[in-house]
Amino acid sequence: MRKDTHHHGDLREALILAGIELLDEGGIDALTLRKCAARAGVSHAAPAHHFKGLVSLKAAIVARCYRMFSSTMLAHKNNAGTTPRAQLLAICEGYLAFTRTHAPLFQIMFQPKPEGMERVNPDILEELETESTNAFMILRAASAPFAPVGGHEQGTEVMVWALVHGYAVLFANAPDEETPAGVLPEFARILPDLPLRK
Amino acid sequence: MRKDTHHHGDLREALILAGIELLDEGGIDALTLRKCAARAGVSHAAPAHHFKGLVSLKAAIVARCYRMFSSTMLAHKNNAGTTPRAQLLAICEGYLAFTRTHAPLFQIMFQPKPEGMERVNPDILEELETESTNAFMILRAASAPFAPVGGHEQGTEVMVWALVHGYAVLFANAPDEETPAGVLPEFARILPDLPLRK
DNA sequence: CTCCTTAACTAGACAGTGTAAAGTTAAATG
DNA sequence: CATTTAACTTTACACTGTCTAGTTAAGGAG
Repeated sequence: MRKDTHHHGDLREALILAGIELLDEGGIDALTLRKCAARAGVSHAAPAHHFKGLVSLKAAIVARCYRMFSSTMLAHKNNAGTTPRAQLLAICEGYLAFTRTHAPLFQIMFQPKPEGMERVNPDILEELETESTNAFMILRAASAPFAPVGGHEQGTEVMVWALVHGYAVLFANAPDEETPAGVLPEFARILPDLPLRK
Repeated sequence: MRKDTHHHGDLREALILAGIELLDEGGIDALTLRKCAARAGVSHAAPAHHFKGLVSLKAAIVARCYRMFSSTMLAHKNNAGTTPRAQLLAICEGYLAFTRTHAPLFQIMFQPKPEGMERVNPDILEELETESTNAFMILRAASAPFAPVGGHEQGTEVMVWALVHGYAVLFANAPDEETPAGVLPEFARILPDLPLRK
């Protein structure tokens, strides 16, 4: 079960963790291949043996972030009441909590894919796909008990996702109640009443 | 009224336009101080006389983008019906049209402010503030006829803004109907019914 | 044990980036 | 015309990602 490599214990994992640290500490511009390598105690060219270029490392980091993201949402869900609305709101609060706690991670997760995306290692790409889909499934499951918004089968989940994501981007990290909108309503107040399926 | 400078006609403006071109053509990574300078036919250090560093040029570009953004929204509004919901929907469609036509501009506009933001030229910062606030005011005005969502005075505008922004980021540029959500509902279907003020 | 292959890493170089300093040119001012 | 000053160029520096060529160590075959 041991994955001892030659010199470093587990460089791949160390690079991902270093990247997340750098993001959390210094924002999105602080994430650098060379700094990841340095933090892992390794030369600047070493990462090339585990990741095809910076985009691949970033993709692996983002995949890991989606796991943390899902965990946060699930933790909030498990601490909430059992009514459908309480569950849905809890997940949204988890969504917002993650943005507030890990703003740079959130930023890199939802940034439009850069250019070289087509040549990241296929397994990394697959993991990324899995983790991001999994995160969305949490929200989808919580939306399922409600009647479809606008008569569209995916209407509710799309509406909730857009709403919480927009709120997260525009307002979640705004200095307390200092936005172009003036005093900010809490998220629970702008989530519309959603009738249950009959 | 002529602003002839020594060598270049109007370098400041040329740099902003070059930046917008670069963004539109090559995405957010294509925006570079040196490339802006080259496209304006000037050495790479010339921009320093008009903008305090790259962040300042970016701020000026973003301010200009907000102007284009407002124009797009207003154009849609003027081509729409006069009912409050038609007006509001038209503005949202303008919002989404801008994202689809100028994805990189949209991206740089709503990116979290980078580090050196505190030392951009104060007039640029003020222009940015003005233009972005002005854009939001368009949405606010269109939200005014509706009863406050969640009983909160700013509830409606915050809800609409979050909804359209989230939809724009997550879905507007998705390959047609290929998203984790499955077949995508149009925006008009996920905008809730909003009762008018009485 | 020795030889060999191969994976993991290092060292160095390169083009491109933003920024800062010093030098040059041209317009404006007295 | 002489001087000042703004606009721009040149040069240099540190930092980035990537590529190439070495080096080191682990594991297997005889």
